[in-house]
Amino acid sequence: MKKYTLKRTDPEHAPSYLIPYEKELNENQLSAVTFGSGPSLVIAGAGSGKTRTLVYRVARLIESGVSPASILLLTFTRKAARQMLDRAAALVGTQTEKVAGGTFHSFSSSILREYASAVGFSASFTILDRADGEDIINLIRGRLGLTDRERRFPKKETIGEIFSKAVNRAVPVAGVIEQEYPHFAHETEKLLEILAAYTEYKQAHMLMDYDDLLVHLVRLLEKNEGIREALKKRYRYILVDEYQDTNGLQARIVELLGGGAGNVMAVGDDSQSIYSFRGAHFKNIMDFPTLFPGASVIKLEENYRSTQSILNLANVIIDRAREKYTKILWTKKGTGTLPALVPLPDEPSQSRFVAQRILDLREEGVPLSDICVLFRAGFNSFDLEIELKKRNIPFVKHGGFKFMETAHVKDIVAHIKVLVNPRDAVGLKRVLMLVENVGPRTEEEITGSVLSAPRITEGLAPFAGDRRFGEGIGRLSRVLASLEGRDLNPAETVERLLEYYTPIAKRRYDDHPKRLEDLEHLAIIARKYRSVESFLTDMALEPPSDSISDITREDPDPERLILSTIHSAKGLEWHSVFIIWAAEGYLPTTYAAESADDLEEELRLMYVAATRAKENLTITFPIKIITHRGPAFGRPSRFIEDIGEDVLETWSVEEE
DNA sequence: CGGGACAACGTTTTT
DNA sequence: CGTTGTCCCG
Repeated sequence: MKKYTLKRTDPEHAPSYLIPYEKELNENQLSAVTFGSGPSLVIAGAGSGKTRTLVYRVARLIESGVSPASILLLTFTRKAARQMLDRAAALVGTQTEKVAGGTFHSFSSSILREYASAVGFSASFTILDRADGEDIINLIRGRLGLTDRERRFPKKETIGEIFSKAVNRAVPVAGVIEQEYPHFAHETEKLLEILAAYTEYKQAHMLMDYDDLLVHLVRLLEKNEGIREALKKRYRYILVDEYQDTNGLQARIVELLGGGAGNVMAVGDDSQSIYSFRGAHFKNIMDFPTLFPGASVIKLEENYRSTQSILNLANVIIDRAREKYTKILWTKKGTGTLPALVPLPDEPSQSRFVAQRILDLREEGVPLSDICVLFRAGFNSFDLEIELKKRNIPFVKHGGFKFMETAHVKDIVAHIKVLVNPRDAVGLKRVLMLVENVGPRTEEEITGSVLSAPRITEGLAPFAGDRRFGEGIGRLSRVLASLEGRDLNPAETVERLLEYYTPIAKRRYDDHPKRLEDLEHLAIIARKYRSVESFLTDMALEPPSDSISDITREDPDPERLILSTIHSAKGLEWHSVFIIWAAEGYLPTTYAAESADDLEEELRLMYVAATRAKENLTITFPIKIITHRGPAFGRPSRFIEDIGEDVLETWSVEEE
């Protein structure tokens, strides 16, 4: 092994620079970009050039002689990291490829695979998505005999939620139940029993859910000083984007890696904290200077995105927050047109209005791809989607429905999971239950046999010839044998499994042609990966966001309207933005009605939505709403009610 | 024991 | 509306 020493260069005293930083950045941005060593917090208002600042900082560090591999850029999605590094590459070249970047979860996953044995795992552990975890919880609940209907016991979804909240907020499960689920307080004992069994189950089968990735990384760093020190040396510059949406565990990871003399820069905006359901709290960002004593605070308040009219409305909205850390957005851009509030008779007319306005905007020269429709929840756009199809307006939708969660995709992926991690009992169960004449009982029997055998096919062997299952188990055994224990090529693996799966899909699904077509696309996606392990990790941590056919389409129409949940629109911007369903019960959602904190978060959601617009902002809501209980009168969202006409102009629309 | 048929339920946001 | 759970037949 070759040894060599890295030369450290102090960025403050670095040599001459090729990039004209002073020209490209304002004063505060420049001080963030050229910030020397130690901890720093950048409070960046919406549209204040936060991404630009991070991009230039990465470039500056590299230009100063910092080794790209010693920079860690933690972002909210991996796509965000990729885009920032691409932009940095345009400044300093391809060395940015060596920068470590990604989400906390993807970073944790790679470190944990590197040091798996130190946390009692094998490097090929499987990552469970939400539904997988719930399946295990259900299984355990059944085993503990907690299925009888007489006692009102929480659903598996609720149980999973309780556990996850406890982990992400670093509070005991009993506390979460007491606080938020008092009606289940009498079941606390049983829930703790399930939690213990769930934890044990995951360990025994080499499984980690999303939360475990963070928990195990924290544990690894806390308990192994050697590893912690090695990683601290490896990542000398840590940049954390969207810090307002990190939770206690993530903050702990940053603290462990960058505490002391570390160079940590956290960037975020407390007004845009919208992920409390994931354990994030906007106060985390305010606590940063406490966690990192001596941290310098840099504020970015000049907005480069929106017209002053849009910022005026945004400022009025956020001014209604009970708790806020005042930040008034301003811009040198002109006044622009007033944001509009448009009440419409009902949902179909809301859809027609939005579609019509979009066509008008396109006539005026705004490309479809620079227009976005935002909403609180995925289903809010269903009616609009029908209208858009009717009018042949092409669109993509972000957020809401995930095709990784569709049964057929999960079926194929389960087979691969089993090949990679033969102890993955969740995957195995899914695989076996697909075989004809195998039900819960038989599945358990076969799983027992497989888990105690050295190889899957050996475990299956006793059942392969069993006439009870016809050819089923035999076919499964053969396809697994042809793939087992080999260095698998992801695309080839998917294709071979697809061959095996086709008759199963035909038997189980009436709409199999569509589903099989989806799976062909999955094979195409798989081609991009060198190993099945990285394919699986990506499918779990960064599942493709569009529908499969959108991603792999030969000629993806770049001229497409964007539909998005507000959550998925974080950090993005468009020329014209529509916020639909701005009605009481929708934004804010009824679920938030109970808690003042939750209502505040809904308010911030409205703020995030409004600040996505550069030139045009149109807010709509239907007056007559059909709920499952019958028709009701929609009231405008309290967040945009009683705002002066000089800030938010009400339109009345007449339909011909 | 498996699986089809039928009923009931409840509907946010995401790594 | 589409999923999840229950019942009952083969």
